[in-house]
Amino acid sequence: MLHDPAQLDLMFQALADPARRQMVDRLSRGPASVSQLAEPLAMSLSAVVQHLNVLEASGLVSTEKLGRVRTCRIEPKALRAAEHWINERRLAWERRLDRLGEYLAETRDEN
Amino acid sequence: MLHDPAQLDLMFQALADPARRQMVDRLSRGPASVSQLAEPLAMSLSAVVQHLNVLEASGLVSTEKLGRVRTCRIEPKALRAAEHWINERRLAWERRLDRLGEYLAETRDEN
DNA sequence: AAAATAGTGAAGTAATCACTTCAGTATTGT
DNA sequence: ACAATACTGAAGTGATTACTTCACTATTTT
Repeated sequence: MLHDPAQLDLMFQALADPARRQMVDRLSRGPASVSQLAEPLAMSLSAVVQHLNVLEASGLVSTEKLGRVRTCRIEPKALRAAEHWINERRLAWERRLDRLGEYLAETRDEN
Repeated sequence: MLHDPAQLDLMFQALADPARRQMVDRLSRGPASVSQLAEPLAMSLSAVVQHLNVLEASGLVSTEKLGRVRTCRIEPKALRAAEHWINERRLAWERRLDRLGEYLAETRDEN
């Protein structure tokens, strides 16, 4: 469910915005309320809530409301899925380079 | 130069589009010309060139023109920078959880 | 030399984005 | 009960995005 392309799409889209990455960064140091997330950002609370909704829809962040405060936390599984996508492509490339290197070494021996 | 926030911004922005991720995926299997990149995509060549320019500006892809064909390849260093950003945040979170676990284990012993 | 191939560049367009403001609803502290 | 806090939601706006088409330039191939 985490590797389905639609979810991946939402995740990368969510990470594309600097304000949202800053929020993820903040949350990586521990849970925070909406106002705490908003505090270092130069924008209205409303804007922050909108960003938060994008993050939550992407699965990167989950929230829980107790009384009047909504506590947000990072969802490491989702983070790992994005990481994994990039990693796989990079590895594919590097494996290819390795094979090419071997091939070149072999054909050099044949001279 | 790869970790500067502006470059990171361009990279995540570039990865946010499904067509561009498909192009990166294709390139992870080996270099390709613009037309080869375009082939599986349901859009005009012009659109593909525009996506390619975004990828190149982000540093994720580099290109080289020989004669009339432009050959594109993945830039694993850039890919790694994006990977790294995500990884750091996830690790920060997981380290935090570990410390919390230790703390809980300790205070349990004190009962 | 002519035709086919490979890509480029500019202009236009519809949709989406990242905000804003403002008005509203719970919840909590005094 | 009243005020302050912590959000929430809707509507609007200007900028950016992801395309399109069309006209064009180089480079090969025949």
